[in-house]
Amino acid sequence: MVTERLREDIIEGALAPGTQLSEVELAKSFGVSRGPIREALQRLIQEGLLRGEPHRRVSVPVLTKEDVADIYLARTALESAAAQSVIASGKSEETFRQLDRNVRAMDSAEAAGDWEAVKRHDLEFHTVLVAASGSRRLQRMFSTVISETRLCVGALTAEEARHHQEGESPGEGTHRKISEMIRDGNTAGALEALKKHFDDAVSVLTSRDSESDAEPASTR
Amino acid sequence: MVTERLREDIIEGALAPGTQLSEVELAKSFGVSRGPIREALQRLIQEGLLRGEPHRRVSVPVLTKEDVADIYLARTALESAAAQSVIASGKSEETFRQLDRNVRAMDSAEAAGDWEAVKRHDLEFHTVLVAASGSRRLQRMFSTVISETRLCVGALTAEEARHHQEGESPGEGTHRKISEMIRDGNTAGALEALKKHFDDAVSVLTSRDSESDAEPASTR
DNA sequence: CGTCTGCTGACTGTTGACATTTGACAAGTG
DNA sequence: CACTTGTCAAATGTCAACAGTCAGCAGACG
Repeated sequence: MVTERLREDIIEGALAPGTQLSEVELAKSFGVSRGPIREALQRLIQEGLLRGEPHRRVSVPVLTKEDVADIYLARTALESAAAQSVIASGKSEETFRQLDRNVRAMDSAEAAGDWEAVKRHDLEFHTVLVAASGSRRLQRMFSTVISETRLCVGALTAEEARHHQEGESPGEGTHRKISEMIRDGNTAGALEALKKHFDDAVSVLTSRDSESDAEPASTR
Repeated sequence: MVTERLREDIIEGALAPGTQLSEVELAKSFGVSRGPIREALQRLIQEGLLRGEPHRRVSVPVLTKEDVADIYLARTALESAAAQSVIASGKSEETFRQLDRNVRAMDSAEAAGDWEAVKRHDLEFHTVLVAASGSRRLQRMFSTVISETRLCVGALTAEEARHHQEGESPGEGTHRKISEMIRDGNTAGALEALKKHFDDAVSVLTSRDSESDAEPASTR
């Protein structure tokens, strides 16, 4: 449970990238001993949400543009495989219904200007897609990489989010296209739509000036 | 370092699938305290090499046929993405040279009947492919799934390995075909060859009678 | 003045011991 | 005889304390 709270703190942006974490400090703030803290840190390091070297304090990673591109490369690999698997195993219809629910939710949230809800249903869409594959390993790998994604988009401003969603309102959104391709069993089309979707996301995320491989911010 | 040794013990098959591990026992056998043991177990659990539930002893997983299929589905996803990335970034030639070195090594090892070496170079081939992608996340995910693969093939007998390699000697091996497709920049062909390669592997591994979802063996 | 050496402080890695929970065995009961 | 219940050993989760290591700094030396 301490792992969960720490993970949320990192993802939500409560801990700025570059921050260095001390085990004793965390232990005090969580009211537990260093043992559970160490376990939580280990897990988060293996999930890629923290970086740690021996005898050095763990730190929240600062994601370079290369990292963002790499994260989305990994997501392309995972979600493409999931889409193929879903279509191949004939679960297109069922999956489409779940996917479409999130597409609609995203549309209405967007109309209402609730960008938090848009992000939430965006994540949910992709999670549903991978879960529909039924592959435990795909899901396991996805859960770690989606955490890193949240680390990227967590800092997105409403303006940037709006820019990303542009042209998605009428019925031409890439999410909608992906779900329809899956419904129709069009594997090649789904893969192409996924790749385009992620390429767009990468260009939005890497277009801003920050996020370069600048030196980490100072601590305390 | 204790993680490494434990990992090897599991992969090499020194610890039979279904075996339940006690922290105190491991601590005694490794000559360290329970702290490092717990950390090692946590890592291996997250790598999928061990299963653990709260307040329950961790155990070496017994892989069902579904697990084997799932592992290879994950590998297909990862290595397909790696191959695409390698071709797209124009590193086909360079990668081919590294790949071909392992193909030749496999051929000669096969001729010599050294199945251990065949397995080693097989693993090395796929590791090189993923490493050539330059994607840290692809490599990270691959390293965990390749461990599970070693867990599968670790128990392979020479006879079964030979059967798997059948028809690979003259120059028609699927490894060779994959590497050549990459050299030629034939993305679709490489993906197809990879898929066929893994499908073959799955049918070999799931054809034997054991490996079903039988109840775990007794402990101690 | 620049560089190197030795020290201080803090933090991590590890240890042994304590509290809590689980699974099983045995006794009791309808 | 089957089922429930009480008890107990063993294993896990947690804690506070000890030893080893690294970053930073003051001072000495060329």
